[in-house]
Amino acid sequence: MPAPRKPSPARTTGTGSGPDAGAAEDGAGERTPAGDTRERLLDAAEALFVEHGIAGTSVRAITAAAGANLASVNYHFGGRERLVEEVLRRRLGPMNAERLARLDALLTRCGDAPPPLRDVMEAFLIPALEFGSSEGRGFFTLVARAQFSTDENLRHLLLAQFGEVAERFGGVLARVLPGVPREELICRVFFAVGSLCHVVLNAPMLETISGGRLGAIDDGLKQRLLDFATAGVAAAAVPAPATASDAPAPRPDRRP
Amino acid sequence: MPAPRKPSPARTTGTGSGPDAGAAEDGAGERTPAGDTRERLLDAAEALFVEHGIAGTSVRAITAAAGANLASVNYHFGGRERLVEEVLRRRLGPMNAERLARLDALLTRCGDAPPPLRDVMEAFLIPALEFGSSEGRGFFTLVARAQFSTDENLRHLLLAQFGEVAERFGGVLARVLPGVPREELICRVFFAVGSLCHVVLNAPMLETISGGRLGAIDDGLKQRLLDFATAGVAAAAVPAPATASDAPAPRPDRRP
DNA sequence: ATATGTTTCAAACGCCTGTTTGAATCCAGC
DNA sequence: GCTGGATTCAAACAGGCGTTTGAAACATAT
Repeated sequence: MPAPRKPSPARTTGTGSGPDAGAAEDGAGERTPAGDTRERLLDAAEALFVEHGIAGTSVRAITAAAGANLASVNYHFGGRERLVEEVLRRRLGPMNAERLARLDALLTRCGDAPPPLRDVMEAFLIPALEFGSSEGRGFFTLVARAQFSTDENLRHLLLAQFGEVAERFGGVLARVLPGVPREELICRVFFAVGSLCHVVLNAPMLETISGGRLGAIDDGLKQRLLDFATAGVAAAAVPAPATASDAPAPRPDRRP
Repeated sequence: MPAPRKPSPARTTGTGSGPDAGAAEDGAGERTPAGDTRERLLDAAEALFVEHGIAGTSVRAITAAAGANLASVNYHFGGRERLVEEVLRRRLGPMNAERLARLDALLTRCGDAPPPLRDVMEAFLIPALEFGSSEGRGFFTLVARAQFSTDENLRHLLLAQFGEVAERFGGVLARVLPGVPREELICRVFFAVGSLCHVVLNAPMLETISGGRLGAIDDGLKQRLLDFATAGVAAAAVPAPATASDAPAPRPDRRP
Protein backbone atom coordinates (compact mmCIF):
# COMPACT_ATOMS: atom_id res chain seq x y z
CA MET A 1 0.00 0.00 0.00
CA PRO A 2 2.06 2.94 -1.20
CA ALA A 3 -0.75 5.48 -1.00
CA PRO A 4 -0.53 7.23 2.35
CA ARG A 5 -3.93 8.87 2.13
CA LYS A 6 -7.50 7.86 2.79
CA PRO A 7 -6.69 4.98 5.04
CA SER A 8 -9.39 5.23 7.69
CA PRO A 9 -12.84 3.67 7.51
CA ALA A 10 -16.09 5.52 6.90
CA ARG A 11 -14.26 8.72 6.01
CA THR A 12 -13.72 9.01 2.31
CA THR A 13 -11.87 12.29 1.95
CA GLY A 14 -9.62 14.30 4.17
CA THR A 15 -10.37 13.95 7.83
CA GLY A 16 -14.06 13.40 7.30
CA SER A 17 -16.06 15.98 9.17
CA GLY A 18 -13.86 18.85 8.00
CA PRO A 19 -15.08 21.47 5.57
CA ASP A 20 -12.29 20.92 3.07
CA ALA A 21 -14.23 18.93 0.46
CA GLY A 22 -14.40 20.57 -2.97
CA ALA A 23 -11.36 21.98 -4.68
CA ALA A 24 -12.71 25.42 -5.50
CA GLU A 25 -15.21 26.98 -3.12
CA ASP A 26 -17.10 25.32 -0.32
CA GLY A 27 -20.37 26.74 -1.54
CA ALA A 28 -21.07 28.92 1.44
CA GLY A 29 -18.78 31.70 0.21
CA GLU A 30 -16.58 33.31 2.85
CA ARG A 31 -19.22 34.04 5.40
CA THR A 32 -17.79 31.34 7.64
CA PRO A 33 -17.80 32.86 11.11
CA ALA A 34 -14.56 31.33 12.38
CA GLY A 35 -12.92 31.15 8.96
CA ASP A 36 -10.36 33.14 10.86
CA THR A 37 -8.14 30.16 11.51
CA ARG A 38 -8.17 29.15 7.88
CA GLU A 39 -6.88 32.55 6.85
CA ARG A 40 -4.25 32.60 9.56
CA LEU A 41 -3.01 29.23 8.38
CA LEU A 42 -2.68 30.47 4.81
CA ASP A 43 -0.83 33.60 5.89
CA ALA A 44 1.53 31.74 8.19
CA ALA A 45 2.20 29.08 5.58
CA GLU A 46 2.95 31.66 2.91
CA ALA A 47 5.39 33.50 5.12
CA LEU A 48 7.18 30.32 6.13
CA PHE A 49 7.26 28.98 2.59
CA VAL A 50 8.90 32.18 1.43
CA GLU A 51 11.54 31.97 4.11
CA HIS A 52 12.33 28.26 4.34
CA GLY A 53 10.94 26.84 1.13
CA ILE A 54 7.91 24.65 0.73
CA ALA A 55 9.64 21.37 1.40
CA GLY A 56 11.44 22.88 4.35
CA THR A 57 8.30 23.90 6.20
CA SER A 58 6.45 21.42 8.38
CA VAL A 59 2.80 21.39 9.28
CA ARG A 60 3.89 21.75 12.88
CA ALA A 61 5.77 24.94 12.10
CA ILE A 62 2.80 26.36 10.22
CA THR A 63 0.25 25.64 12.91
CA ALA A 64 2.57 26.94 15.58
CA ALA A 65 3.13 30.19 13.70
CA ALA A 66 -0.60 30.55 13.14
CA GLY A 67 -1.38 29.83 16.77
CA ALA A 68 -3.57 26.96 15.69
CA ASN A 69 -3.76 23.33 16.59
CA LEU A 70 -1.67 20.80 14.74
CA ALA A 71 -4.74 19.07 13.37
CA SER A 72 -6.24 22.24 11.95
CA VAL A 73 -4.44 21.92 8.63
CA ASN A 74 -6.05 18.58 8.00
CA TYR A 75 -9.38 19.83 9.21
CA HIS A 76 -9.50 22.94 7.04
CA PHE A 77 -7.66 21.76 3.95
CA GLY A 78 -7.64 18.01 4.08
CA GLY A 79 -3.88 17.67 4.12
CA ARG A 80 -0.66 19.53 3.77
CA GLU A 81 -0.48 19.26 0.01
CA ARG A 82 -3.86 20.87 -0.45
CA LEU A 83 -2.80 23.73 1.80
CA VAL A 84 0.22 24.33 -0.40
CA GLU A 85 -1.96 24.46 -3.49
CA GLU A 86 -4.33 26.86 -1.82
CA VAL A 87 -1.51 29.19 -0.77
CA LEU A 88 -0.36 29.38 -4.37
CA ARG A 89 -3.80 29.64 -5.89
CA ARG A 90 -4.84 32.45 -3.60
CA ARG A 91 -2.36 34.93 -5.08
CA LEU A 92 -1.62 33.45 -8.49
CA GLY A 93 -4.97 34.56 -9.87
CA PRO A 94 -4.63 38.23 -8.84
CA MET A 95 -1.03 38.34 -10.03
CA ASN A 96 -1.83 37.06 -13.49
CA ALA A 97 -4.91 39.26 -13.59
CA GLU A 98 -2.70 42.27 -13.06
CA ARG A 99 -0.44 41.15 -15.86
CA LEU A 100 -3.39 40.98 -18.21
CA ALA A 101 -4.80 44.28 -16.95
CA ARG A 102 -1.50 46.01 -17.66
CA LEU A 103 -1.37 44.47 -21.09
CA ASP A 104 -4.91 45.60 -21.83
CA ALA A 105 -4.16 49.11 -20.66
CA LEU A 106 -1.10 49.17 -22.86
CA LEU A 107 -3.00 47.97 -25.92
CA THR A 108 -5.70 50.54 -25.34
CA ARG A 109 -3.11 53.27 -25.04
CA CYS A 110 -1.46 52.27 -28.31
CA GLY A 111 -4.60 51.90 -30.37
CA ASP A 112 -3.95 50.06 -33.61
CA ALA A 113 -0.18 50.38 -33.49
CA PRO A 114 1.79 47.45 -32.04
CA PRO A 115 2.96 48.42 -28.56
CA PRO A 116 6.66 48.90 -27.80
CA LEU A 117 8.28 45.59 -26.85
CA ARG A 118 9.70 46.97 -23.66
CA ASP A 119 6.27 47.93 -22.41
CA VAL A 120 4.93 44.48 -23.18
CA MET A 121 7.74 42.90 -21.21
CA GLU A 122 7.11 45.33 -18.41
CA ALA A 123 3.48 44.26 -18.20
CA PHE A 124 4.70 40.71 -17.95
CA LEU A 125 7.60 41.05 -15.53
CA ILE A 126 6.75 43.85 -13.14
CA PRO A 127 3.69 42.28 -11.49
CA ALA A 128 5.82 39.28 -10.54
CA LEU A 129 8.50 41.52 -9.08
CA GLU A 130 5.99 43.65 -7.19
CA PHE A 131 4.27 40.64 -5.70
CA GLY A 132 7.76 39.55 -4.88
CA SER A 133 8.82 42.55 -2.87
CA SER A 134 6.09 44.76 -1.51
CA GLU A 135 2.48 43.65 -1.53
CA GLY A 136 2.40 39.90 -1.13
CA ARG A 137 5.75 40.08 0.66
CA GLY A 138 7.87 37.93 -1.55
CA PHE A 139 5.12 35.76 -2.88
CA PHE A 140 6.75 35.26 -6.23
CA THR A 141 9.67 33.60 -4.47
CA LEU A 142 7.19 30.88 -3.81
CA VAL A 143 6.10 30.62 -7.41
CA ALA A 144 9.69 30.49 -8.54
CA ARG A 145 10.53 27.82 -6.04
CA ALA A 146 7.52 25.75 -7.05
CA GLN A 147 8.67 26.14 -10.62
CA PHE A 148 11.99 24.56 -9.80
CA SER A 149 10.68 21.96 -7.39
CA THR A 150 10.57 18.27 -8.09
CA ASP A 151 6.90 18.14 -7.21
CA GLU A 152 5.08 17.45 -10.47
CA ASN A 153 1.80 18.34 -8.85
CA LEU A 154 2.88 21.90 -8.13
CA ARG A 155 4.29 22.42 -11.58
CA HIS A 156 1.07 21.35 -13.18
CA LEU A 157 -0.79 23.80 -10.99
CA LEU A 158 1.45 26.63 -12.15
CA LEU A 159 1.21 25.62 -15.77
CA ALA A 160 -2.57 25.61 -15.58
CA GLN A 161 -2.74 29.07 -14.00
CA PHE A 162 -0.26 30.34 -16.54
CA GLY A 163 -2.23 29.28 -19.59
CA GLU A 164 -4.25 32.38 -20.32
CA VAL A 165 -1.32 34.70 -19.69
CA ALA A 166 0.88 32.79 -22.11
CA GLU A 167 -1.83 32.83 -24.75
CA ARG A 168 -2.46 36.56 -24.59
CA PHE A 169 1.15 37.69 -24.35
CA GLY A 170 2.16 35.26 -27.08
CA GLY A 171 -0.38 36.83 -29.39
CA VAL A 172 0.77 40.36 -28.71
CA LEU A 173 4.44 39.47 -29.03
CA ALA A 174 3.78 37.85 -32.39
CA ARG A 175 2.38 41.19 -33.50
CA VAL A 176 5.28 43.19 -32.10
CA LEU A 177 7.93 40.93 -33.60
CA PRO A 178 6.31 39.69 -36.80
CA GLY A 179 9.54 38.26 -38.17
CA VAL A 180 10.09 35.82 -35.30
CA PRO A 181 8.50 32.39 -35.52
CA ARG A 182 6.14 31.38 -32.75
CA GLU A 183 8.35 28.71 -31.20
CA GLU A 184 11.23 31.16 -31.10
CA LEU A 185 9.06 33.58 -29.15
CA ILE A 186 8.02 30.88 -26.71
CA CYS A 187 11.64 30.06 -26.10
CA ARG A 188 12.67 33.61 -25.45
CA VAL A 189 9.89 34.35 -23.03
CA PHE A 190 10.78 31.10 -21.31
CA PHE A 191 14.35 32.33 -20.99
CA ALA A 192 13.14 35.63 -19.60
CA VAL A 193 11.09 33.81 -16.98
CA GLY A 194 14.28 32.04 -15.97
CA SER A 195 16.04 35.35 -15.40
CA LEU A 196 13.04 36.60 -13.46
CA CYS A 197 13.00 33.59 -11.16
CA HIS A 198 16.71 33.79 -10.63
CA VAL A 199 16.51 37.40 -9.57
CA VAL A 200 13.64 36.83 -7.21
CA LEU A 201 15.19 33.80 -5.56
CA ASN A 202 18.81 34.79 -5.53
CA ALA A 203 18.93 38.53 -5.10
CA PRO A 204 21.04 37.99 -1.97
CA MET A 205 23.55 36.05 -4.01
CA LEU A 206 23.77 38.92 -6.45
CA GLU A 207 24.69 41.08 -3.51
CA THR A 208 27.57 38.79 -2.63
CA ILE A 209 28.86 38.64 -6.19
CA SER A 210 28.72 42.38 -6.71
CA GLY A 211 30.34 43.05 -3.37
CA GLY A 212 27.26 44.74 -1.96
CA ARG A 213 26.71 47.21 -4.76
CA LEU A 214 23.65 45.30 -5.95
CA GLY A 215 21.18 43.00 -4.29
CA ALA A 216 17.93 44.57 -3.24
CA ILE A 217 15.12 44.30 -5.75
CA ASP A 218 14.86 48.03 -6.21
CA ASP A 219 13.87 50.11 -9.20
CA GLY A 220 17.36 49.91 -10.62
CA LEU A 221 17.41 46.15 -10.67
CA LYS A 222 13.92 46.04 -12.14
CA GLN A 223 15.00 48.30 -14.99
CA ARG A 224 18.08 46.19 -15.63
CA LEU A 225 16.08 43.02 -15.80
CA LEU A 226 13.63 44.70 -18.10
CA ASP A 227 16.44 45.85 -20.37
CA PHE A 228 17.99 42.43 -20.46
CA ALA A 229 14.76 40.62 -21.17
CA THR A 230 13.68 43.11 -23.81
CA ALA A 231 16.96 42.88 -25.67
CA GLY A 232 16.97 39.08 -25.42
CA VAL A 233 13.43 38.67 -26.68
CA ALA A 234 14.16 41.07 -29.52
CA ALA A 235 17.29 39.19 -30.60
CA ALA A 236 17.66 38.71 -34.35
CA ALA A 237 15.37 36.03 -35.73
CA VAL A 238 17.74 33.44 -37.11
CA PRO A 239 21.33 34.46 -36.54
CA ALA A 240 24.26 32.77 -38.24
CA PRO A 241 25.12 29.54 -36.46
CA ALA A 242 28.76 30.15 -37.28
CA THR A 243 30.96 31.03 -34.33
CA ALA A 244 34.16 32.57 -35.60
CA SER A 245 32.78 35.58 -37.43
CA ASP A 246 32.08 38.49 -35.19
CA ALA A 247 28.99 40.49 -36.19
CA PRO A 248 26.52 40.42 -33.31
CA ALA A 249 23.87 39.77 -35.95
CA PRO A 250 22.59 43.03 -37.45
CA ARG A 251 19.42 44.15 -35.77
CA PRO A 252 16.50 44.10 -38.21
CA ASP A 253 15.34 47.20 -36.38
CA ARG A 254 11.83 46.28 -37.33
CA ARG A 255 9.35 48.78 -36.12
CA PRO A 256 6.15 49.88 -37.89
CA MET B 1 21.18 19.31 22.31
CA PRO B 2 20.17 20.61 18.93
CA ALA B 3 23.31 19.45 17.14
CA PRO B 4 22.68 16.02 15.66
CA ARG B 5 26.31 15.30 14.99
CA LYS B 6 29.29 14.18 17.01
CA PRO B 7 27.29 12.78 19.87
CA SER B 8 29.21 9.63 20.69
CA PRO B 9 32.17 9.40 23.04
CA ALA B 10 35.79 9.00 21.96
CA ARG B 11 34.90 9.68 18.34
CA THR B 12 35.42 13.29 17.48
CA THR B 13 34.43 13.47 13.83
CA GLY B 14 32.08 11.51 11.65
CA THR B 15 31.71 7.90 12.64
CA GLY B 16 35.18 7.68 14.08
CA SER B 17 37.19 5.02 12.36
CA GLY B 18 36.04 6.04 8.89
CA PRO B 19 38.41 7.62 6.42
CA ASP B 20 36.33 10.74 5.87
CA ALA B 21 38.32 13.11 8.07
CA GLY B 22 39.72 16.16 6.25
CA ALA B 23 37.62 18.22 3.89
CA ALA B 24 39.90 18.11 0.86
CA GLU B 25 42.08 15.03 0.41
CA ASP B 26 42.80 12.33 2.91
CA GLY B 27 46.49 12.49 2.25
CA ALA B 28 46.83 9.04 0.76
CA GLY B 29 45.65 10.13 -2.67
CA GLU B 30 43.23 7.79 -4.43
CA ARG B 31 45.25 4.64 -4.14
CA THR B 32 42.73 3.25 -1.67
CA PRO B 33 42.27 -0.36 -2.75
CA ALA B 34 38.57 -0.69 -2.04
CA GLY B 35 37.75 2.93 -2.81
CA ASP B 36 35.35 1.27 -5.17
CA THR B 37 32.37 1.69 -2.87
CA ARG B 38 33.10 5.35 -2.39
CA GLU B 39 32.94 5.93 -6.12
CA ARG B 40 29.80 3.90 -6.52
CA LEU B 41 28.13 5.94 -3.81
CA LEU B 42 29.04 9.17 -5.56
CA ASP B 43 27.73 7.93 -8.89
CA ALA B 44 24.49 6.60 -7.45
CA ALA B 45 23.93 9.77 -5.45
CA GLU B 46 24.52 11.97 -8.47
CA ALA B 47 22.06 10.02 -10.59
CA LEU B 48 19.39 10.07 -7.92
CA PHE B 49 19.92 13.75 -7.13
CA VAL B 50 19.43 14.58 -10.78
CA GLU B 51 16.21 12.62 -10.94
CA HIS B 52 14.55 13.31 -7.60
CA GLY B 53 16.35 16.35 -6.31
CA ILE B 54 18.80 16.51 -3.45
CA ALA B 55 16.25 16.90 -0.69
CA GLY B 56 14.13 14.18 -2.23
CA THR B 57 16.83 11.53 -2.08
CA SER B 58 17.44 9.52 1.07
CA VAL B 59 20.62 7.87 2.21
CA ARG B 60 18.78 4.58 2.04
CA ALA B 61 17.94 5.11 -1.61
CA ILE B 62 21.54 5.99 -2.41
CA THR B 63 23.08 3.02 -0.67
CA ALA B 64 20.51 0.69 -2.19
CA ALA B 65 21.23 1.99 -5.69
CA ALA B 66 24.95 1.66 -5.09
CA GLY B 67 24.61 -1.84 -3.70
CA ALA B 68 26.28 -0.70 -0.51
CA ASN B 69 25.39 -0.89 3.11
CA LEU B 70 23.31 1.81 4.73
CA ALA B 71 26.14 2.79 7.03
CA SER B 72 28.65 3.21 4.22
CA VAL B 73 27.72 6.83 3.58
CA ASN B 74 28.61 7.74 7.13
CA TYR B 75 31.73 5.65 7.01
CA HIS B 76 33.11 7.08 3.79
CA PHE B 77 31.91 10.65 3.98
CA GLY B 78 30.97 11.28 7.57
CA GLY B 79 27.36 12.11 6.87
CA ARG B 80 24.84 12.77 4.16
CA GLU B 81 25.58 16.47 3.88
CA ARG B 82 29.26 15.86 3.20
CA LEU B 83 28.34 13.37 0.50
CA VAL B 84 26.22 16.00 -1.21
CA GLU B 85 29.11 18.45 -1.14
CA GLU B 86 31.45 15.88 -2.57
CA VAL B 87 29.06 15.02 -5.40
CA LEU B 88 28.99 18.66 -6.39
CA ARG B 89 32.65 19.33 -5.92
CA ARG B 90 33.69 16.35 -8.00
CA ARG B 91 32.31 17.78 -11.23
CA LEU B 92 32.18 21.50 -10.51
CA GLY B 93 35.93 21.83 -10.86
CA PRO B 94 36.17 20.18 -14.30
CA MET B 95 33.14 22.07 -15.54
CA ASN B 96 34.52 25.46 -14.62
CA ALA B 97 37.92 24.42 -15.89
CA GLU B 98 36.41 23.76 -19.28
CA ARG B 99 34.77 27.15 -19.23
CA LEU B 100 38.12 28.78 -18.63
CA ALA B 101 39.85 26.58 -21.19
CA ARG B 102 37.35 27.61 -23.83
CA LEU B 103 37.79 31.23 -22.90
CA ASP B 104 41.57 30.92 -23.13
CA ALA B 105 41.34 29.22 -26.51
CA LEU B 106 39.08 31.98 -27.72
CA LEU B 107 41.40 34.71 -26.51
CA THR B 108 44.36 33.04 -28.13
CA ARG B 109 42.48 32.75 -31.38
CA CYS B 110 41.56 36.43 -31.35
CA GLY B 111 44.97 37.78 -30.46
CA ASP B 112 44.81 41.39 -29.35
CA ALA B 113 41.33 42.04 -30.65
CA PRO B 114 38.44 41.73 -28.20
CA PRO B 115 36.63 38.46 -28.95
CA PRO B 116 33.07 38.46 -30.29
CA LEU B 117 30.56 38.60 -27.46
CA ARG B 118 28.69 35.59 -28.68
CA ASP B 119 31.77 33.42 -28.47
CA VAL B 120 32.45 34.59 -24.94
CA MET B 121 28.94 33.68 -23.92
CA GLU B 122 29.33 30.35 -25.64
CA ALA B 123 32.43 29.57 -23.61
CA PHE B 124 30.42 30.35 -20.52
CA LEU B 125 27.13 28.63 -21.29
CA ILE B 126 27.92 25.57 -23.37
CA PRO B 127 29.99 23.66 -20.80
CA ALA B 128 27.07 23.85 -18.39
CA LEU B 129 24.67 22.59 -21.03
CA GLU B 130 26.98 19.78 -22.11
CA PHE B 131 27.51 18.61 -18.55
CA GLY B 132 23.79 18.82 -18.36
CA SER B 133 22.94 16.54 -21.22
CA SER B 134 25.64 14.20 -22.41
CA GLU B 135 28.81 13.68 -20.40
CA GLY B 136 27.96 14.03 -16.74
CA ARG B 137 24.40 13.02 -17.56
CA GLY B 138 22.46 16.01 -16.36
CA PHE B 139 24.90 17.13 -13.74
CA PHE B 140 24.14 20.77 -14.18
CA THR B 141 20.56 20.11 -13.15
CA LEU B 142 22.10 19.48 -9.79
CA VAL B 143 24.00 22.72 -9.76
CA ALA B 144 20.91 24.61 -10.78
CA ARG B 145 18.87 22.97 -8.09
CA ALA B 146 21.48 23.69 -5.47
CA GLN B 147 21.46 27.28 -6.66
CA PHE B 148 17.76 27.55 -5.94
CA SER B 149 17.75 25.51 -2.78
CA THR B 150 17.21 26.90 0.69
CA ASP B 151 20.39 25.27 1.92
CA GLU B 152 22.81 28.11 2.61
CA ASN B 153 25.66 25.66 2.87
CA LEU B 154 25.26 24.48 -0.69
CA ARG B 155 24.95 27.96 -2.06
CA HIS B 156 28.16 29.01 -0.41
CA LEU B 157 29.88 26.02 -1.93
CA LEU B 158 28.73 27.04 -5.39
CA LEU B 159 29.69 30.65 -4.88
CA ALA B 160 33.19 29.64 -3.83
CA GLN B 161 33.69 27.38 -6.84
CA PHE B 162 32.35 30.09 -9.09
CA GLY B 163 34.76 32.78 -7.98
CA GLU B 164 37.55 32.40 -10.50
CA VAL B 165 35.16 31.95 -13.41
CA ALA B 166 33.31 35.14 -12.54
CA GLU B 167 36.56 37.04 -12.23
CA ARG B 168 37.96 35.97 -15.59
CA PHE B 169 34.78 36.30 -17.60
CA GLY B 170 34.01 39.62 -15.99
CA GLY B 171 37.36 40.94 -17.12
CA VAL B 172 36.91 39.80 -20.70
CA LEU B 173 33.35 41.10 -20.89
CA ALA B 174 34.51 44.48 -19.67
CA ARG B 175 36.89 44.54 -22.63
CA VAL B 176 34.23 43.41 -25.11
CA LEU B 177 31.64 45.92 -23.90
CA PRO B 178 33.76 48.85 -22.77
CA GLY B 179 30.76 51.17 -22.47
CA VAL B 180 28.94 49.09 -19.89
CA PRO B 181 29.71 49.65 -16.21
CA ARG B 182 30.95 46.71 -14.21
CA GLU B 183 27.87 46.27 -12.05
CA GLU B 184 25.70 46.31 -15.13
CA LEU B 185 27.75 43.45 -16.56
CA ILE B 186 27.46 41.47 -13.37
CA CYS B 187 23.72 41.86 -13.45
CA ARG B 188 23.38 40.72 -17.03
CA VAL B 189 25.50 37.64 -16.63
CA PHE B 190 23.48 36.90 -13.52
CA PHE B 191 20.31 37.13 -15.58
CA ALA B 192 21.81 34.84 -18.20
CA VAL B 193 22.61 32.28 -15.55
CA GLY B 194 18.96 32.40 -14.58
CA SER B 195 17.91 31.54 -18.11
CA LEU B 196 20.47 28.78 -18.22
CA CYS B 197 19.22 27.21 -15.01
CA HIS B 198 15.64 27.50 -16.12
CA VAL B 199 16.37 25.68 -19.35
CA VAL B 200 18.30 22.91 -17.69
CA LEU B 201 15.72 22.32 -14.98
CA ASN B 202 12.53 22.92 -16.88
CA ALA B 203 13.13 21.75 -20.41
CA PRO B 204 10.20 19.34 -20.00
CA MET B 205 7.96 22.25 -19.13
CA LEU B 206 9.06 24.01 -22.29
CA GLU B 207 7.88 20.97 -24.15
CA THR B 208 4.44 21.25 -22.62
CA ILE B 209 4.16 24.96 -23.35
CA SER B 210 5.27 24.62 -26.94
CA GLY B 211 2.99 21.66 -27.54
CA GLY B 212 5.88 19.29 -28.09
CA ARG B 213 7.72 21.31 -30.71
CA LEU B 214 10.48 22.17 -28.24
CA GLY B 215 11.82 20.52 -25.15
CA ALA B 216 14.95 18.48 -25.60
CA ILE B 217 18.19 20.32 -24.98
CA ASP B 218 19.38 19.90 -28.54
CA ASP B 219 21.58 22.09 -30.69
CA GLY B 220 18.63 24.27 -31.64
CA LEU B 221 17.78 25.11 -28.08
CA LYS B 222 21.42 25.75 -27.24
CA GLN B 223 21.67 28.22 -30.10
CA ARG B 224 18.48 29.95 -29.02
CA LEU B 225 19.70 30.34 -25.48
CA LEU B 226 22.99 31.63 -26.76
CA ASP B 227 21.23 34.17 -28.96
CA PHE B 228 19.03 35.31 -26.13
CA ALA B 229 21.84 35.66 -23.63
CA THR B 230 24.12 37.41 -26.10
CA ALA B 231 21.49 39.94 -27.04
CA GLY B 232 20.58 40.50 -23.40
CA VAL B 233 24.12 41.02 -22.21
CA ALA B 234 24.76 43.37 -25.12
CA ALA B 235 21.71 45.50 -24.33
CA ALA B 236 22.26 49.24 -24.51
CA ALA B 237 24.20 50.59 -21.56
CA VAL B 238 21.80 52.96 -19.89
CA PRO B 239 18.50 53.03 -21.71
CA ALA B 240 15.90 55.68 -21.18
CA PRO B 241 13.92 54.89 -18.04
CA ALA B 242 10.82 56.32 -19.73
CA THR B 243 8.21 53.78 -20.76
CA ALA B 244 5.91 55.33 -23.32
CA SER B 245 8.40 56.14 -26.06
CA ASP B 246 9.16 53.24 -28.35
CA ALA B 247 12.76 53.07 -29.54
CA PRO B 248 14.27 49.81 -28.36
CA ALA B 249 17.36 51.85 -27.53
CA PRO B 250 19.66 52.19 -30.54
CA ARG B 251 22.34 49.57 -30.51
CA PRO B 252 25.74 51.16 -29.95
CA ASP B 253 27.04 48.53 -32.38
CA ARG B 254 30.37 48.94 -30.75
CA ARG B 255 32.97 46.73 -32.31
CA PRO B 256 36.65 47.51 -32.81
C1' DA C 1 -32.34 24.51 28.42
C1' DT C 2 -31.68 21.28 24.95
C1' DA C 3 -30.18 19.52 20.74
C1' DT C 4 -27.15 20.11 16.55
C1' DG C 5 -23.45 21.00 13.89
C1' DT C 6 -18.93 23.20 13.71
C1' DT C 7 -14.41 23.96 15.33
C1' DT C 8 -10.53 23.10 18.52
C1' DC C 9 -7.70 20.23 21.26
C1' DA C 10 -4.13 16.82 23.31
C1' DA C 11 -2.54 12.58 22.38
C1' DA C 12 -1.27 9.05 19.85
C1' DC C 13 -0.08 6.21 15.41
C1' DG C 14 2.78 4.60 11.80
C1' DC C 15 6.28 5.75 8.78
C1' DC C 16 10.59 7.39 7.27
C1' DT C 17 14.73 9.88 8.15
C1' DG C 18 20.07 10.22 9.31
C1' DT C 19 23.07 8.23 12.42
C1' DT C 20 25.33 4.93 15.67
C1' DT C 21 27.00 0.55 17.21
C1' DG C 22 29.50 -3.59 17.83
C1' DA C 23 30.33 -7.62 15.71
C1' DA C 24 31.61 -9.99 11.29
C1' DT C 25 34.48 -10.04 7.25
C1' DC C 26 38.18 -9.05 4.33
C1' DC C 27 43.02 -8.55 3.19
C1' DA C 28 47.82 -7.28 3.60
C1' DG C 29 52.37 -7.93 6.25
C1' DC C 30 55.18 -10.96 8.55
C1' DG D 1 48.77 -18.88 9.96
C1' DC D 2 48.52 -15.48 12.69
C1' DT D 3 47.90 -10.24 13.72
C1' DG D 4 45.84 -5.69 12.93
C1' DG D 5 43.84 -2.17 10.43
C1' DA D 6 40.34 -1.28 7.01
C1' DT D 7 35.81 -2.18 5.40
C1' DT D 8 31.20 -4.13 5.48
C1' DC D 9 27.16 -5.63 7.70
C1' DA D 10 22.50 -6.19 10.27
C1' DA D 11 20.23 -4.10 13.74
C1' DA D 12 18.80 -0.74 16.45
C1' DC D 13 18.14 4.32 18.06
C1' DA D 14 16.19 8.79 18.57
C1' DG D 15 13.66 12.20 16.35
C1' DG D 16 10.72 14.46 12.90
C1' DC D 17 7.13 13.99 9.79
C1' DG D 18 1.92 14.04 8.15
C1' DT D 19 -2.16 12.19 9.66
C1' DT D 20 -5.87 10.20 12.66
C1' DT D 21 -8.79 10.01 16.60
C1' DG D 22 -12.28 10.76 19.98
C1' DA D 23 -13.49 13.81 23.20
C1' DA D 24 -13.94 18.64 24.70
C1' DA D 25 -15.41 23.43 23.65
C1' DC D 26 -18.09 26.47 21.18
C1' DA D 27 -21.91 28.61 18.67
C1' DT D 28 -26.48 28.57 17.16
C1' DA D 29 -31.38 27.46 16.61
C1' DT D 30 -35.21 25.59 18.66
